[in-house]
Amino acid sequence: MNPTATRLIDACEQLLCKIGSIEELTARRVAMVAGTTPSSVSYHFGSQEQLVIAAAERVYKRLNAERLSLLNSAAQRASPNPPALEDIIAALIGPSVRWSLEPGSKYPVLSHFTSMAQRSRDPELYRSIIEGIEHHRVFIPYFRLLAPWLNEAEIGWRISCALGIRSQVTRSRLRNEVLANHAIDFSDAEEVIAHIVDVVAPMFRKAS
Amino acid sequence: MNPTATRLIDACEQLLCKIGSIEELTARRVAMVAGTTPSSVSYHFGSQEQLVIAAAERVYKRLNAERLSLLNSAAQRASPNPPALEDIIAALIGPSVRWSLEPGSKYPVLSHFTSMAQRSRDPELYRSIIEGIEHHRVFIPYFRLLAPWLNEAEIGWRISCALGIRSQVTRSRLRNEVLANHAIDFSDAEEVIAHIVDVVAPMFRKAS
DNA sequence: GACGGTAGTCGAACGGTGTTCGAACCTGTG
DNA sequence: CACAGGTTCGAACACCGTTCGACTACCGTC
Repeated sequence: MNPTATRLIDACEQLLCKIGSIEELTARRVAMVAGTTPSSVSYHFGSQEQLVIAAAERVYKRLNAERLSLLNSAAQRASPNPPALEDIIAALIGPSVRWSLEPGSKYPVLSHFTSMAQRSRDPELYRSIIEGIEHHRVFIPYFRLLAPWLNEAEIGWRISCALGIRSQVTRSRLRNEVLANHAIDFSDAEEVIAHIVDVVAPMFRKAS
Repeated sequence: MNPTATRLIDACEQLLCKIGSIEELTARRVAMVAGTTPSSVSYHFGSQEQLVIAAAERVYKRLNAERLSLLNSAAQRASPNPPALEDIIAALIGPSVRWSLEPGSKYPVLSHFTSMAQRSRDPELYRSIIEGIEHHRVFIPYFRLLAPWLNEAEIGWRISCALGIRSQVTRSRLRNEVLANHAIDFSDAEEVIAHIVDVVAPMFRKAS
């Protein structure tokens, strides 16, 4: 990859972590940090939006790698039995929660990215990322082992729900705190993960 | 309220429903539709952002009214017993889901609003709406009647989770469809609501 | 070794944005 | 009538993302 393009992605990632609002990310600032000019953003990526997508893609890969590593180590720990339901859920939503609270992490790249995706003029740009990068489907067989009475679609739907809860936590912390009466410490990643596991696990248990 | 201000809110609401992306909402377009000039936006509301907040506030009130009405009629139907768990959940998340799929509804105002809130420069502007307008707390006593083994914070946390799932449905339909193997018809409001009730209800049932 | 094409870089310019500001206006009150 | 206040408007400002043409550096080919 062209060194200037790489430097632009680096600068974009760095800037996305520092700023409070995506509005503060401008092509001129990114170019300045990367030591080049705003026109090179359009030249290398087509648009500023696609530069952010490229930056987010890189971060997504690391996040998914962490998810897979957690899943695999849980599987190895439990072998030859299937991994515990709680561990699978924690592998699925844990990294996002942990990253979103870790001060130096690259999570802001992802949260700014998703908020940009929502207001995009052409959602087609994001199709590949949504369908490809977030390959949550890896989790489906593990869940099926523990809940064989659910078909693949029902498992997928529950994974979607778990991710929705995860998003709610990483996105609207204030509302969560108010609703939970400030009885949950939403700055403690492990506590939050445990609470999510608490509500998600029953979705995969047999109705009594 | 000043007639020009009212016309601006009307125009803003109307425009938010028509456009595909919030980027297409400009002070000049709003002013044009309202038959005035862009500077009156700043004059009456302080900023374009606050105009959108005012428009969203009006729509939120209607949505919450519908929620309450559903809740009350469920309570009346079941009286003197407490309303069914499924009905409470449907009253909580049903209106959002239904509005988000209804063609002529005002739901786009809310979805554009939340996507704007996430990228805002100063989140303080939204504090009052998040804490006040969405008074989901009304639902807490009803849930407590059916799940007395959960304390108020645990109920609130589960309400948050239900809302997170709701958001996931109204926001990222494509991802849901892919994950659910296209086996769920996400354009059928009643089907979607039933599926949400399916996964949320177990959160309020006693662990077996 | 000279040459032509190509990729990369840059600065200027364009059309657009939200907001500010001062001048005009209109209305109701003393 | 005079004056004060709230309201409206258009011009101007600073900034935005993107486009475009000129200039440079390189690299394979005659």
